[in-house]
Amino acid sequence: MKKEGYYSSGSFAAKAHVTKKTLRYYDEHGFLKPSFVNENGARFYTEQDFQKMQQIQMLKYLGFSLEDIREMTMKEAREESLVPALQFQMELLDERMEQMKLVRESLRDTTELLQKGEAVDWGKLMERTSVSSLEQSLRQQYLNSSNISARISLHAKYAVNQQGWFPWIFEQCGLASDENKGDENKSIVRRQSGACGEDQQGVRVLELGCGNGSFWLENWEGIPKGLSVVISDASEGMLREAKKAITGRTKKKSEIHPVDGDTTGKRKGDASHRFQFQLIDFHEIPCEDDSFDLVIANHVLFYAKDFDKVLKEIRRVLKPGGRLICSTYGTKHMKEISTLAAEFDDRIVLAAQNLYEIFGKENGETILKPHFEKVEWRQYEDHLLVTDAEDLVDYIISCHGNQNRYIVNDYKAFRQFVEGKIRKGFYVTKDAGVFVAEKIVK
Amino acid sequence: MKKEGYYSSGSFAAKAHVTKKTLRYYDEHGFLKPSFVNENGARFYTEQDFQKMQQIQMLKYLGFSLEDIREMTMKEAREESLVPALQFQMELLDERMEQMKLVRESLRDTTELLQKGEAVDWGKLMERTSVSSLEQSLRQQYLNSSNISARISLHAKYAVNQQGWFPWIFEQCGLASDENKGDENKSIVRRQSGACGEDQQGVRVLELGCGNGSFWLENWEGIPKGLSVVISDASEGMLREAKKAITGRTKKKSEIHPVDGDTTGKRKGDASHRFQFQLIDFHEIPCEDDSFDLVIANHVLFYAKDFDKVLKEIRRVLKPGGRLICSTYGTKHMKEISTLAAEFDDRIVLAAQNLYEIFGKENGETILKPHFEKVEWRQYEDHLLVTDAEDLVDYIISCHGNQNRYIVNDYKAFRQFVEGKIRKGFYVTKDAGVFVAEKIVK
DNA sequence: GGCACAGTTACGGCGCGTTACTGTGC
DNA sequence: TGCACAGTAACGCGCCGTAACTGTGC
Repeated sequence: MKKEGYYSSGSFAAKAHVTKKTLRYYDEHGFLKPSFVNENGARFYTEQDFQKMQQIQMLKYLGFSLEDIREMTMKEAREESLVPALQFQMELLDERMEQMKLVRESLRDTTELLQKGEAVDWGKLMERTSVSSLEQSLRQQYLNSSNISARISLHAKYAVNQQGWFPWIFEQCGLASDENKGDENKSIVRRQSGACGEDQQGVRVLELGCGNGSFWLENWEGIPKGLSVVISDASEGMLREAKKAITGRTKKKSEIHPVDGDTTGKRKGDASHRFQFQLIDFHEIPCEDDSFDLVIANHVLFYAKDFDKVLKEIRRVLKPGGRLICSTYGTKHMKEISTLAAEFDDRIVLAAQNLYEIFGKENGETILKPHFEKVEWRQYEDHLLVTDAEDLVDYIISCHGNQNRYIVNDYKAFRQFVEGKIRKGFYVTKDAGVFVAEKIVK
Repeated sequence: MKKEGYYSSGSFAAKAHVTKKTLRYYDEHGFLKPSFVNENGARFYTEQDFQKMQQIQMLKYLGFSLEDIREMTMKEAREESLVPALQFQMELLDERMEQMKLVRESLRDTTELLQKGEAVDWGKLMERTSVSSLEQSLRQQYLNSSNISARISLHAKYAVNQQGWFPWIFEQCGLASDENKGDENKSIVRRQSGACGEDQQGVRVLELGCGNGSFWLENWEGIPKGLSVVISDASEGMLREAKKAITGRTKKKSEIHPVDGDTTGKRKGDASHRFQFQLIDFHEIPCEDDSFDLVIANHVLFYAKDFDKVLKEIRRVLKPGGRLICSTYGTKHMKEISTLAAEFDDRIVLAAQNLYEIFGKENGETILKPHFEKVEWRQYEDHLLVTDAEDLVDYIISCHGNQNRYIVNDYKAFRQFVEGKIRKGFYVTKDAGVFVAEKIVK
């Protein structure tokens, strides 16, 4: 039961201040495999394993789930890849500390009130500290930063189409102030508000599911002056992040258009406020009828629980002649990558559920047609040519599937497998685009 | 399915940002009962319920378990009773924030190292931030502060014996420097180290399970000068707290005897250090044979998993003629209170497990006899005369039993019940004391 | 007659803790 | 021979989430 230079499970457990059960659990679930297992199944650990264990403990302390941690620690071979992760964790810590400060102050006030015999408004306390959304917010941020970042970088790095996805969508919206290539269909706005030079005074846009606000940030220069935009998301955390990013940009670039920081006071109608941020579940949009020229819904409609309700709501808030621009993707999108992963181990399914089955390129028109007089699909022509295996591996690891369960056992074999496949560049289909749906009232 | 002025479960859930399932769960387990239930079982909530819900959410955010929260919110009639709990929370928050600062700094250093291409020592990082013990420590502190405090206050307020429990035990130890009433048996120390005036130079004491250190704090004035004490606990959190309290006292009273803050460097043997703090599991005491004149174990021996091991260890570290003083209690201890609670509802059992069954007044001698030549029980004569129903109720609520499950349904009825019983003062037996066990080597 | 909303089982899931029982090496 | 330490297999727990199915009232 002994092995030179190795820790037995018991001694390792003691060293790391965990129980043996924990070690077994981590082994079984692939969070931390012992470096050596003898013929009786006894586990033996090394100093390196201990380092990894410490790392896991730290990440756990920071609030990550073990599943997340597996993803984050899988490729610890190259330690410098940890730097962004750590920096991100520092940001998280900062945010939590701010939260805690708020809570602390609130608690102090509360105890004072109590001591004076006054009643406590727990609701206000909650509001002030926005406790309810904290947990979510952290999760969201993590998903956003760590997970999606790998995905976005793959696109950013290897996409062949130089225009870029968000600028292309922006073009489809017909909002660009310098755009007058004569294609009337693309310029909704001009038709609605008449010719008014470069300004688009009074044009109102609603974005559903803003995510981190990238759509606006990436098209920042092209946003026409008079535009009035309501940016929304169903997740409080996401909305906060978008708000932070966009108001940050506003302040940096100019002080001319102060951004309304109040998410509730949207009825003020102050023309100087270009952006409003609002928590909206698109099943019940809290806006007046016929109040928007354009509704943008980037990769979100597949989260609808009741399409009938959602589309009725969108149609309701659109002005006659207004349009819904909703992006999604098709069956062939990134298929090569799923295939690649499944080739390595046929149990791997990269996406838990395929969103395009709910609302995608293939069935989108059928879903939209009952609610809009005119529906049109516009394909974004692009594909990837991936040349670095590592990026591809990162991408695969960051998918929301079961892949890590099977890859974790020998990460290196998987890397080599991917490297072998990638030699002359790996072609990946992009099968995405937007539906443009118009509300025509006769 | 409607009722004026009430929220239905669905709308209430939406208002409070929880799911209906959560509401049902809270109802079933008595954390939050709806104000009204109609004949079909539909739940209806009021504004007051909402206040309580907010309170629960807040407390949950602060890290309390629902069981704890039930205890804390049961008597919300008098909100001021929350003040100590909240203050305690603030302390916890402060501590957490300090922790997080440490973690943050460590993270910063770590990233810097990484960026320089140097290796990271996760172990040191963990050590610096002592992440591993944080959660435990917090729990322990809570138990200590919120729960036991109600228990202690009942004793402190209504005990008839004026001497007090800890001073009495101290007396049994025979350590008091001004004690010379001629009872030789009580003064171990004088027999061991010979007559040496008021000092007890070289006398070494080990306390197992120091808890929050009250034993020493309450006997502060009487601690003889030359005494050398090792204060230990199996819980890191407890030990830290005791250390904090005792070093605080030392600094306040005098700077003459600096306290060793290092829990690991106990082998330094510096005579100027009266108190050493050490993490000790009494199954394996990391001390030399024959090194203590006295071992104190207040209300802890029943936590032994293996009495044989523990008692052998204690005997081993005791000098010949040295003694073990271990306190415990008997079957009749506080029995009237259990009986009272069971009278209200016969399903109530105040203590999950009765510790005196493991090691108590009745079976203690049988357990100790195989290891010590001389074993003697000394009874602490005392009882309580409780006059305020509220204190008694608080005490009962704070017990580690199933009581709250049954009391919560109508807290008021329970209070009235207790009030009725208490009219002329409620007599409560105290059946506690110490075993004095001596190691005699022939 | 439908359907929005209420209810009630019943099972799942994280991250282990906790038996209970079996096997191996000194 | 004992026993310290390894293993596995199975269940439990806190706090719900998520079906699946069944009433009720408008």
